[in-house]
Amino acid sequence: MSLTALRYFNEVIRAGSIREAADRLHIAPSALSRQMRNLEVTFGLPLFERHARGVVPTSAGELYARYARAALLDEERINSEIDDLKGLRRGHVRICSVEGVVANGLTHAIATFRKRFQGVSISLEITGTESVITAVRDGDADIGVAFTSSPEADIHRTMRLKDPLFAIMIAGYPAARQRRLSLSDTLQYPVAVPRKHFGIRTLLDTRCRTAQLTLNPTLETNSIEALRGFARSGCGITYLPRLTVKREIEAGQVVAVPLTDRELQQATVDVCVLKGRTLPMATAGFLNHLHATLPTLR
DNA sequence: CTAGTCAGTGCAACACCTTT
DNA sequence: AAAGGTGTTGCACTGACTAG
Repeated sequence: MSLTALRYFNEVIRAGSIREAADRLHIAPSALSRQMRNLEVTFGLPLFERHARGVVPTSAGELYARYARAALLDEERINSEIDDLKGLRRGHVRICSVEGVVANGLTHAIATFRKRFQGVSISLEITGTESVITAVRDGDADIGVAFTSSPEADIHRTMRLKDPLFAIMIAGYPAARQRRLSLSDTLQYPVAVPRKHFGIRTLLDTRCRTAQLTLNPTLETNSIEALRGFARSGCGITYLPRLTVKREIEAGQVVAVPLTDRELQQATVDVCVLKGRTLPMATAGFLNHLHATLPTLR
């Protein structure tokens, strides 16, 4: 089984369409179709169900997809280790993270790591918690940094840091006089929240359900920066971990009032990788660095 | 070096299905 | 019914490899 066939197969699974996968691979659909047919002949059973709007993996296809992903990740690791043997100290680390951890956490970790290992390049993708987990699972990211992620069978949490949610607002805001606030208290004011599929939003929604509260946000956004801006401008209250607004607090632009709701106090920042995967040296090195750096930034 | 073989690919055309 | 999107098939081409 050639690595090319594995790559092709992997791309078809990801695209859910032979034509779309062929586009991404810059080959003709006919070539890809034949490669997939050859794989099926080799295995002696179909790997896809063909439909008018694409292909869906059969159970054999899903099984093979797991193998293909693992094999391709292994290939990457081996390439990286060979680079190390050559003494090149090269490598590439792909990180997928929630936005809140980036400004005051990840960028510092990346900068200090790059000072020591200049041959290692890093790519950073910003998205919501659910997409972070998906990226790690699909092999699109080596390391995921999520906010209060749910346990997943194929995801290994390498570090979990407590990072409670606070009510964030300007110092002169009426609610800022309180030493502590419940979520219910804050809902008397205009609030800004992240969109669904963000870890913070999931926590807020869960708390609203258990406390039978109704969330009517003034602003709903997929940008943590927009939430910070909402609080900074005195428009109302938003909910973020302290680390996310560390600089604004230190500059006196906003205050962080502790929230009394237990669910919101138990929020965490999670660093995760694909379970059972042997990480390339550059990735393992950055992961260790991240474990050492993140807790010191709080 | 040459000729043959083979795997992989692209183009054009086709059938099938969904959407308008 | 027409248009558009899908996967598949036949044919031809290319490049790598091998035997003579």
